Amino acid sequence: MTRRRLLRAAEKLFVTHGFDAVSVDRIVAAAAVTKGAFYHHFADKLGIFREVFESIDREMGEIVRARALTANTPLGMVQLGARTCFELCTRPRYGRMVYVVAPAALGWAAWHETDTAIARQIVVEGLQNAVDRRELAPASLSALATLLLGAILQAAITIATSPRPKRVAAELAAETDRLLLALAAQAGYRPRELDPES
Amino acid sequence: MTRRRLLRAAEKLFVTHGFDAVSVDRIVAAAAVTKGAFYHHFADKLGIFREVFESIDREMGEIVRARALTANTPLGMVQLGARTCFELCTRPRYGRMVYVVAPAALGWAAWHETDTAIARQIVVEGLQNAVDRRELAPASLSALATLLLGAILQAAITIATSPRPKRVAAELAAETDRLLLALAAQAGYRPRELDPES
DNA sequence: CAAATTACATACTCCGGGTATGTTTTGCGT
DNA sequence: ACGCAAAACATACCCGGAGTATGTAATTTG
Repeated sequence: MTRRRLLRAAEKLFVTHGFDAVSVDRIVAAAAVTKGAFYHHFADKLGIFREVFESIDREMGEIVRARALTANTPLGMVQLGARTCFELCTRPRYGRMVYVVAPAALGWAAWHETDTAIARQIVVEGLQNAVDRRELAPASLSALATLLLGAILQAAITIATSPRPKRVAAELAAETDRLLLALAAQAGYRPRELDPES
Repeated sequence: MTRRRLLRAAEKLFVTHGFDAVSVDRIVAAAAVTKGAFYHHFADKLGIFREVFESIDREMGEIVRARALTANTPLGMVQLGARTCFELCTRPRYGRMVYVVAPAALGWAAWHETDTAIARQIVVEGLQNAVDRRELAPASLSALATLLLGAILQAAITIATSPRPKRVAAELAAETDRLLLALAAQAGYRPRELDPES
């Protein structure tokens, strides 16, 4: 129970104020428990943050993945994944937490390591399928994945920090589609839509 | 003199250890001066960091811009800019400082605000020229710039944090070229090379 | 040369993360 | 039901690092 209360309180505070600006004292005050209780359940401040973040990140990854899997073409999978990610980014709990607060708190390297495990996997999977079906012909799949992931990530951050997230999300989603279409066309694959069925 | 010594010491320490891990005491010790001298010349720890960072960032921007301007085509400008950026990123003073340490220290928003002023300007300029010459036809130039900048940025970070930066830089540069070519082809512009002259 | 401003030095305060050491509650075997 | 061990909490501290208050020495300027 106490643990839950702490996680709840910490999540709310971290999402709205970031990592550094939230002291342990503030968390325990919000949860109406003491410091002793806190350090009984968590090794340190980063410990509770990791738990909060990883939970949200996993949750987000599952939503994105589920939606991406409804696509009928490999590149449609990437498209739908990005779109879903953008939509989720309009909500601070996802966008701000995952793409703004977490990298600052954990450092880019550590953040990338856990987030990569989720996002990059989806992109690489989609790209690999696309290559197999001759919809794509990169020189290096890994390099292309990095570039695409970077584009999507930047879009996500832009959305997460925008005062008008919905509008920005729509624009960036449209341009992402065009980018994917351009890559497909380069390989000689020319659909009118990335995923006609969805 | 004292000021210079502090900046020198701070730069070396920040580049190798990051922001949080370097205390003011450590800086003044390395510079062989006292805390009083430090706070005479700089408002706070972030103050000296900003100065160090902005100097390096400006320097890097000038190098990239100078090289980009030697291109003969608009997209060649973006290509050369990215290439140069990647090359500089293999050196910690640029790659690590600008793309790893600074975002963590300043927060993404503040970092983006200053770095954007340099990098995004170059990209937008190149893209705008490309659009004017019918080499490119994005739905939203701003959105495309965001995506491209994100791709380049992610590449830069990947290079900066890689154990084999040179090799990774080459791969990513090649794939970036292909990406730009794909975008040009989408607009009906089909050069064999992005910039035949360079 | 006197005054004022600049440049530095020393000794603090304060805040926040983390720890040491208690006290209470809970599960459980007999 | 009772004893007891371990988990769950509470209190009082320590310590390191950022920033400040207040001093003294050097340098410029009228």
